[in-house]
Amino acid sequence: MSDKKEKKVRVRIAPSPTGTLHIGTARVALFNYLFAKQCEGTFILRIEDTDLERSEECFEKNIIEGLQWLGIKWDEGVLCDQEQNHIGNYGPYKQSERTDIYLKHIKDLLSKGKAYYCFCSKEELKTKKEYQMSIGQPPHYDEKCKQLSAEEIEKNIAQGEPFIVRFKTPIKKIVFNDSVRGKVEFDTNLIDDFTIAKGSGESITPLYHLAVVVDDQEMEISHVIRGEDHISNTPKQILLQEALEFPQPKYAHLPLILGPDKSKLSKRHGAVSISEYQQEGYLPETMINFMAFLGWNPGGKKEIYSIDELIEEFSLECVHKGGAMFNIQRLSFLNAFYIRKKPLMELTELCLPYLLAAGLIEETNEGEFKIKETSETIDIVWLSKIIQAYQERLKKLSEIPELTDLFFKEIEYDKELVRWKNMADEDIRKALDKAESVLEKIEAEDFNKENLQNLIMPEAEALGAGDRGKLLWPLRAVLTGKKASAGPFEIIEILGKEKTMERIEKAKTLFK
RNA sequence: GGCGCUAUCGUCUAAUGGUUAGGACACUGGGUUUUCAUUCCAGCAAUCGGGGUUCGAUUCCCCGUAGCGCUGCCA
Repeated sequence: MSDKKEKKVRVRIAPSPTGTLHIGTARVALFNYLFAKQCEGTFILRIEDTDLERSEECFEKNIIEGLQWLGIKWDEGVLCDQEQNHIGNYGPYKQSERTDIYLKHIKDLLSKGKAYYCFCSKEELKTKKEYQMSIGQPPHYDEKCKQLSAEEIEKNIAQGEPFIVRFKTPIKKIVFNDSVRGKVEFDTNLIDDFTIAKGSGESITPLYHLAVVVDDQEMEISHVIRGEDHISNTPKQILLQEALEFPQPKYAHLPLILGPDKSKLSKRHGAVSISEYQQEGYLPETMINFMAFLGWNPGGKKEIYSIDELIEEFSLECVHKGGAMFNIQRLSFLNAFYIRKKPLMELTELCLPYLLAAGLIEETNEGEFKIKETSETIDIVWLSKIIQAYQERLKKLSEIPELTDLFFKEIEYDKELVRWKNMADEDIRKALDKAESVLEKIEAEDFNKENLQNLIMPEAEALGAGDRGKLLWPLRAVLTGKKASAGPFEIIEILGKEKTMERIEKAKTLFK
């Protein structure tokens, strides 16, 4: 860990706001964050919106909110706040607001003859490329504009010809030491004179490679930790650093998250946005724990880690080289685990929005809640009892309405649902009568789980002659209208005497 | 096509120059349970192929093979 002491660690996540926060981006952010926190370094959020065409403010917002939701906090960078658009002294942290900085370096390269204007049209380049491919050659820019005279360039620019700026790629061998992969080598004669800016007339906007290299330098980034898909971009960026006489940051390329077909996880594989998982009702701690273990493992058998424990344990040395498949079943398992561990009141609060959205309950003006169908006012303690009854069954929060709707509205069910094994109608009727008569004798205020269990169980035992299901199944079925639910005693307690009796009474009409 | 990267159960992974190659998810069977879920017990299942180095290789080296990534006036 010598390098952690030598130089202050400064790392960044640099998403482009051309889409919602992708789980892969979030994971890269997490790894950067963990690394920074562990080294007591600085974690920076920079927005790479050089592509104005595709960048949108709503995506920027989504990214920021997603990271905040996950609990990945940045020390410097872009803010959502209207008063203040960033924190830190290296700003602005949005590339679209840094054009002057890039311009200086582009001009520098141009004047030193390390870059040149190119006026080839997109169509022209495309045709040439297609031709090269068709004869089995690697596509390569023919460097046509490299020879343009100063007069020609000036004339073209004056006429408003759109142009791009190309970097004059020197032929050499680039070797860098990647913290996860070791030595990586590239021969630059396979690299085109790649583009570093585009523009027309006086306006020039930087393109990715230039912007990254300049920003990383300006922001004094010590370690570039990013996805493996950037490995082949690295030699280009090193070339640029050399041309601009910038120091080279340390590189670490993380393995990719893979879809079920082993290709890079993308939209066609299903949900990839952090916000989608948030909406589905996955907890942030689930996502953090899950993402951390995709391509990283501290060794040993412990697999449940909080973000703080991850900060303790994290090391780039333990990052894997191979890609890791996104396994929704494991995510689901972790989520169920964290839901079970969640303090009840917190979980209740988390479930509230889902109940509201499903139209089962609504908020009153006084900040209280009522059942939508009956307008009965309800309190949070009552709601928490419902949540408690389903806590261990819940895999994700969005399941809560369908699981618990029986408490908020009239239930409907098929007569056959009530039948336990091959019980005859007559026997079902007897079971319901029995349940009713037992419950009848219990005072409404004594309708609690323990009491109910103590009084009903012996009856169930007796009536079924060992098969308690003869009483318990029909009872639970008529109260819930569902094949699967929480146990009958919890249900009865939550429903209360009145509603319980009502439902049994109604059910009896089916079994005359 | 070119360049680069990678390779342990189905999946996420642990470990080691000598182990019955370990754990977790999933799956299967069973116990508890009215149902579902929880929980407990058990089971299934892996070192890509070929050469070396070595007494011994899954581990180190080379070559294949396969997969993925990149090959944009996107990032």
